[in-house]
Amino acid sequence: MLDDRKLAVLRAIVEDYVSTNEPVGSKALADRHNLGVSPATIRNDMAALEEQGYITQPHTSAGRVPTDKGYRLFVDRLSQIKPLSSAERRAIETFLAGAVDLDEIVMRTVRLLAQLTRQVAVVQYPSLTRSSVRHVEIVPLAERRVMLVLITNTGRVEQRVVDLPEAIADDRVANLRAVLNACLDGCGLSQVPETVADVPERLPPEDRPVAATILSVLLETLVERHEEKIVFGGTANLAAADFSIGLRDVLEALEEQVVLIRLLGETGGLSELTVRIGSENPYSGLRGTSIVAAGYGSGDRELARLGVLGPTRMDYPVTMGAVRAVARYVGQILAGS
Amino acid sequence: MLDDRKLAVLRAIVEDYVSTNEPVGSKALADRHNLGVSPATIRNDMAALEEQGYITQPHTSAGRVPTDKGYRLFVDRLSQIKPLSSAERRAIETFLAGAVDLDEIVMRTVRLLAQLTRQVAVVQYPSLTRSSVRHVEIVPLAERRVMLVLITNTGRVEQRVVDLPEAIADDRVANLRAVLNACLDGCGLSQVPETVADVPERLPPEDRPVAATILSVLLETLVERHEEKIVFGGTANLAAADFSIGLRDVLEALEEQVVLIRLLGETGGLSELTVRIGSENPYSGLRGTSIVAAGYGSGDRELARLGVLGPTRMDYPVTMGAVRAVARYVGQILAGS
DNA sequence: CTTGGCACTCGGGAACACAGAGTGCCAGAG
DNA sequence: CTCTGGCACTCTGTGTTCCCGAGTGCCAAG
Repeated sequence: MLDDRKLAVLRAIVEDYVSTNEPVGSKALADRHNLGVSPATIRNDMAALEEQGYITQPHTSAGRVPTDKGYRLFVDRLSQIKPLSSAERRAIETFLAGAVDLDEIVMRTVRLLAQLTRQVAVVQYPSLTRSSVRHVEIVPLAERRVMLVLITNTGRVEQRVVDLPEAIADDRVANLRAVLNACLDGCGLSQVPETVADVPERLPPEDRPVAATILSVLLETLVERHEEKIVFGGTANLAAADFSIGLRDVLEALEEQVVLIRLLGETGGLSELTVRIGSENPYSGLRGTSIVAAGYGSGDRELARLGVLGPTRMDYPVTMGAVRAVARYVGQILAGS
Repeated sequence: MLDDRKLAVLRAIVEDYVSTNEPVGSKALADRHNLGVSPATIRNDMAALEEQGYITQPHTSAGRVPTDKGYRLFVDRLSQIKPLSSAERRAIETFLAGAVDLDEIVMRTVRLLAQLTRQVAVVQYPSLTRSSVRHVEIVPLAERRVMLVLITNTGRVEQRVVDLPEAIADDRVANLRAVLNACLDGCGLSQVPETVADVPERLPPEDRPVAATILSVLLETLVERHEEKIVFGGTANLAAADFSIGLRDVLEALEEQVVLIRLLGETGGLSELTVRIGSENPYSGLRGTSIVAAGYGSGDRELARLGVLGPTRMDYPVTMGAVRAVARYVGQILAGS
């Protein structure tokens, strides 16, 4: 149905269109790629490709443009992920290594991705539910008020002020802290609710009401923060790539955390690339945009995802290479800290 | 030089231009505002206003448009800040009250401002240097590794992992923590460097090397984070207000922390409004945009600033009202937490 | 100082023509 | 059966021209 030459034609169309942003015609194709056949032949192939929905023409008499389906075929079968240059790799490494805490790692990752791909970068904070407890701290602030600080193995820190039902002396707080840490240390956050059930019985009865209050806030934190934190940057690149439709829609989508999270998608394997092209993605305001995403994590565990968003007309091989590389490096950095 | 009627004409021009986004002519002015004079008279006034640089015409034969200088006069002398409706006030209050920690307060403030003004909102985190220490926590992570957590009175939490030169037992950590807190509690962050100098002599000699390491990281944190954290949102509103020039430039400026901070400007008084109009602002990429900013803080101390950025052609009275109101509410919320 | 009148200017939209790129199809050659 | 050159056709985008109308500046009279 689609012989090799037709595929070569499709590849050539995608490449040319991506680099010129203009519908590509049979003559131009014959000139710029040596396909060894005449424009007329190419026209026939193009007709076939159009027939099957891989390309389309904006107006009756203009060149062809790849459809979402065409890009899909290109990504799946016609292109190879382009590795980064070693200079780029070094740049990534040194740039990320300079970060001192999680916030900064994430922020730098966003900048890096945006700069590398000249696209909008989206980075999710390491998931709480997939992290585990490194330490729980209870800090007395006032007589009946403490701050609860939760530190995860990925460096995330959540804090919450808790108003207590009664005053509590410092040594009792210390005991509570010790018990809490004994129970929770290393515990996966998703197991916290069950694990925490044991805590009260390990405490002297008089501390139980206070503990109950604190625990309920702790659990609440986990639930509320279940919604993942997500950050983006590089929107200036949107303005450059003259967006066919609704730059406004894109910006709106970016500001909706929920949409963003869905866009990054559910997990593939670790640093497995997900590519969503145009209409494949689940949000109608983003017709005309593609997402290239990957999971990142330390060890073999996927902690969260990151990716970029750009016009469907993007350089997939390069973009995919950059996203994959950054995902890996971020994983390494996280593992090392 | 500028009699009352000329000022009224200028005010009318600004108001009409803001609402229609089209150059406004003498006839339209006479129709829509009852100035009690004929178009011809208005034309004379307009000529005078143009002579003095308050308005200008895009082409020889079109209506007039206010210049930056014209807007400036309007803001300073011709307009009154428009208070929010009580419904809006309530909305602000409930929306902000729902926030559980500083991150969320800031995030919600951004959304609120963006929505209220239909402009890009910019919010600076409460300044570290102007905050004071609420608590310092040292959390043992491994034998020779601790996490240093700094909690400020504004709810900001900074954390840093510290590698120690030697192993240290938990009780020694506890002592160190106690001494540190005794010295620093309530201390303004800018005084920390001096204050901290006393710490080593209050410790047993064997703990001093460890303390030195920890203190140096603490000071380092303060310096590095001296650069303020700043957040923005509502960029979708930029696309709506069809920007005369360079939406791209604006987006770029927004992603430069340094530029943003300069834009918000130095302190006026607390919740004193600063308005920078077009060419008044210090960044050339932002010709055509104005900034309305205010300081916010709890009590009488300005902690940081927030504001919005939009086309010079914005509704200043409404925008100023919204910014001022939000700044006040944020201050209240921070004071209460 | 204000006003009506008047001539003038210029931007922007409509109508139109045209060049050029690209197509589809066909008939002939391998 | 596939490829190729030729040819007629179809558009879009661009440039040109033209004209309307909003708006101005100026002037002379009230």
